[in-house]
Amino acid sequence: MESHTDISTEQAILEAAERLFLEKGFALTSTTEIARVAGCNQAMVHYYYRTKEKLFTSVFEKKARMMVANLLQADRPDLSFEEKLRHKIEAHYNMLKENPRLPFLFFNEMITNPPRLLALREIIKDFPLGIVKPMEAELKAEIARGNIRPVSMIDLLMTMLSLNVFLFLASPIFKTLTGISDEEFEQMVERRREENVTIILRSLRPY
Amino acid sequence: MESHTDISTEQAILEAAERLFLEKGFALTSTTEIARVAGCNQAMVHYYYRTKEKLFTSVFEKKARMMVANLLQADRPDLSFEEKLRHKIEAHYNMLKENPRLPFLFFNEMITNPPRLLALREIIKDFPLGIVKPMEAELKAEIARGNIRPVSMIDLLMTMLSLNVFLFLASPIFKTLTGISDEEFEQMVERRREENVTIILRSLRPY
DNA sequence: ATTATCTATAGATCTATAGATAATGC
DNA sequence: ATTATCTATAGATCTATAGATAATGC
Repeated sequence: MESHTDISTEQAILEAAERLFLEKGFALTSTTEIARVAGCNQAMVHYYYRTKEKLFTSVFEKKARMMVANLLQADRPDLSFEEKLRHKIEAHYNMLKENPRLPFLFFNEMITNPPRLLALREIIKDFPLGIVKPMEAELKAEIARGNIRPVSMIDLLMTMLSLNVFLFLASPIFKTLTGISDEEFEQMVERRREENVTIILRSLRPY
Repeated sequence: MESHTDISTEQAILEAAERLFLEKGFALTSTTEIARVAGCNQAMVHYYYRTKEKLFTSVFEKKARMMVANLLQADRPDLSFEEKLRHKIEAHYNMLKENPRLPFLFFNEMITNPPRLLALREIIKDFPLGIVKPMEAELKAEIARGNIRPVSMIDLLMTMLSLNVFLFLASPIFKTLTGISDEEFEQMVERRREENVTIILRSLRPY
């Protein structure tokens, strides 16, 4: 086969795997099914990626890096703390909107397969110093100035993650249980970006 | 075998199943493992519950009913809207604290097995009329009075669920990635109850 | 020669059941 | 007699690999 097609098959397998893993998680996706979606033989999946585990890892780590990169985005130094925070929340939310199944993949796999948590730990190792520490310093300064009520960085982060991530995690359940239409849900997704910013900024106001 | 032991085996299987399903979800729990934990033969699991699916359903629906009952708890009519809301948030949070793996079970299974969503739909069918409608009326009245900024019931509910549920869903990931100790996490769980109430009540203040 | 692809299958699950044996309640 | 328990196994996966065959690049 010409090398064009070679790359294509390898790529097709990766893309099929990404789609299926995001859809159903690791355990419920078989290499047979990945092959079927990729339009090749099941043996080819193992030829290119050796094991299902390795294939999963290449999908997973790519996504993890993308996610961390999003959170690590440098913010404009000319903005106020409040505006920086708004930008972080919105950037995070937008990333989730583009990758709505990502939270499911993370939660499903990391809860059912603890060893994979350790792999992720390696990827996000520069996260605390890259974003948490600098922001924590700014947060403390704002609190000292009386612009913000006393709150820990970890609580602020947890609040942001809760509000932003939960909607996307819950969306299949939410849609089915409420019987909401796709358009209505889309409107809700659009609305919640600003709602989450509002909630967080209001929660920080001094007493 | 005397009937005392009979009940005991049937019960032991149910308890083992509950523990394992909560821990690892449906797909990763085998009837062989359930039998091992219950201290009986694998055939016994099928003798009492016929299929793994039926066994799962009895665990799942019990939990679902418990959860719905918690949310439907009547609130004291003598309290103000704000106080009622505080009570709802805290009661929901306390239920999650007592059943920290419950969100995982729900999300994992409902996302990977959509048909099960329909079973849940039946269980929560009186939920909209039982809690959402009455509370929505009160919410609208408060907004009309100018005590609360304009916000929809669905958004308020989503905010509460996000803040309360996410912490427990994320706890295994959070613990591993931050390296936080069990005691520290326990403190965080204790702290977030009030934090969530504060965030929600502040988010409702009029402009 | 090397790389890509296919067929076929070994070996490891796992669920569900058939059929034998043991215990219990009448 | 009936109910509970066990052993053994059929049948259905599914992953990974061995070995044959076809295509490609030199």
